[in-house]
Amino acid sequence: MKPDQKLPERTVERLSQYRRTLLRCEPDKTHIFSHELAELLNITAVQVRRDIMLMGYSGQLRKGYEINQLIEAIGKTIDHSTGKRVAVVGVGKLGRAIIGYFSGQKTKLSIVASFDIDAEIVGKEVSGIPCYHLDDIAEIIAEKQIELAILTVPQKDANNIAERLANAGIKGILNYTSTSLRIDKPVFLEEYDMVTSLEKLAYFSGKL
Amino acid sequence: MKPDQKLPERTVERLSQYRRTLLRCEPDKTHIFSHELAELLNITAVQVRRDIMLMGYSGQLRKGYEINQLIEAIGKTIDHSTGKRVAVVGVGKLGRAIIGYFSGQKTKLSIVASFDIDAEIVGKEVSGIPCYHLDDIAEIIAEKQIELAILTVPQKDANNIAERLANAGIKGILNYTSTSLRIDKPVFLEEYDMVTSLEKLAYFSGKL
DNA sequence: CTTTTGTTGTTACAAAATTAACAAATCACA
DNA sequence: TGTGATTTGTTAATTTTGTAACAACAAAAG
Repeated sequence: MKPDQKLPERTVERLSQYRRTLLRCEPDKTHIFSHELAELLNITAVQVRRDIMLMGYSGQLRKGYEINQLIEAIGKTIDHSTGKRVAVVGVGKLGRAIIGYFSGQKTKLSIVASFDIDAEIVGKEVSGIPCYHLDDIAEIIAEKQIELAILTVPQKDANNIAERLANAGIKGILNYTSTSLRIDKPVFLEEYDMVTSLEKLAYFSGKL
Repeated sequence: MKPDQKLPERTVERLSQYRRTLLRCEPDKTHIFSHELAELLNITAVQVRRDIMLMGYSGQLRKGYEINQLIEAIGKTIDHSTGKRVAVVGVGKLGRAIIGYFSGQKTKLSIVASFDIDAEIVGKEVSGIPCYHLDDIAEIIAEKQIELAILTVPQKDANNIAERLANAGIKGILNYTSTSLRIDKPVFLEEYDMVTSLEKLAYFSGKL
């Protein structure tokens, strides 16, 4: 494990996928070859081996990778040792769907709070996660030591709220609103827009 | 416009974002500079100019790009002339959220049908979109000339249903389940997994 | 009219990501 | 023991993506 050295973005993404795929393997299967894992993910065996190499882990020649060890190695590489806490900001349809989706996932990341301004929701729980008022956001984030946020608020409020998150000490924001955030503080941003994905799909499916 | 020549993936993604951003500009603003658009999207002016160049469109020296023309040029480049029809397959929480989200978006792509097996939903409408039984999928896709699908079914059914979609003539699938699809037919696949995004966020926000 | 400033379009360069190539090692088996 | 078949780990080559540099030109200023 090469410690405090940044892995390429794509490699980190794939490592996460490898782990998820490995966790789903039959329990009596103990080893896996690079080409098997590759096939499950529609990529090449070389890429699998290279990613695993970058992480500093080694398999066994002609036996492949020991699945449980590999899962553990990925965890040591991409997870923070203590796990990280996440907030969902904006409990509309999408926010709720995300909270529900995560509750079924096995990961070191845990959603521990949600925020909204709708009196109908504030004070209640959504899929077991408490919902607080947006006004208390700084306080709750500090108290619960939340480091990451998933942003699913209406587009017009997005940047404003993102800045409040940054000021409250949030280190990374996964932005599902369709505006690009601009924040002066050093926050890692990951933006995703469904419309863009679908338009891309339309373009390339036409060229295929 | 260089016609049947494929643009780079990233360029297509950004063109989609440019358009969305342009559509949101003040109506009295007629022109925009590359550096303005760049700033709105957190990227560089060079990249904006280069993307627009690849598309074959030209702005005016010292005046920037005429906003409406640019929007139109992007449409000519990335949209299919007639627009394309989309189905949402799997009307759980996420499927519903997506249908709702799209109904507010201005795009050439329109969601015209959804599919599920739950008798509670089949036959009804979700945000104005009719929901059909999965068994009728081939028929409805042909009838409504649907080309794209958004897949939000339970993970275990994903690949199975994806193959049915491919057989029914679907040309592109946007896959929100956490399995990689493997299909032998020539279908353009775009996969997205929230857990991966969040794990990536956790990793890089820690290194920042 | 001339100079300065600002902006585009494009080519050349750099960085990131993927793919290919292959040596080294292990196992199976004659 | 030796040969062939596999599979890993790593370096090298290629492709894709992003950045920088700069000529060309329009507008503004003097």
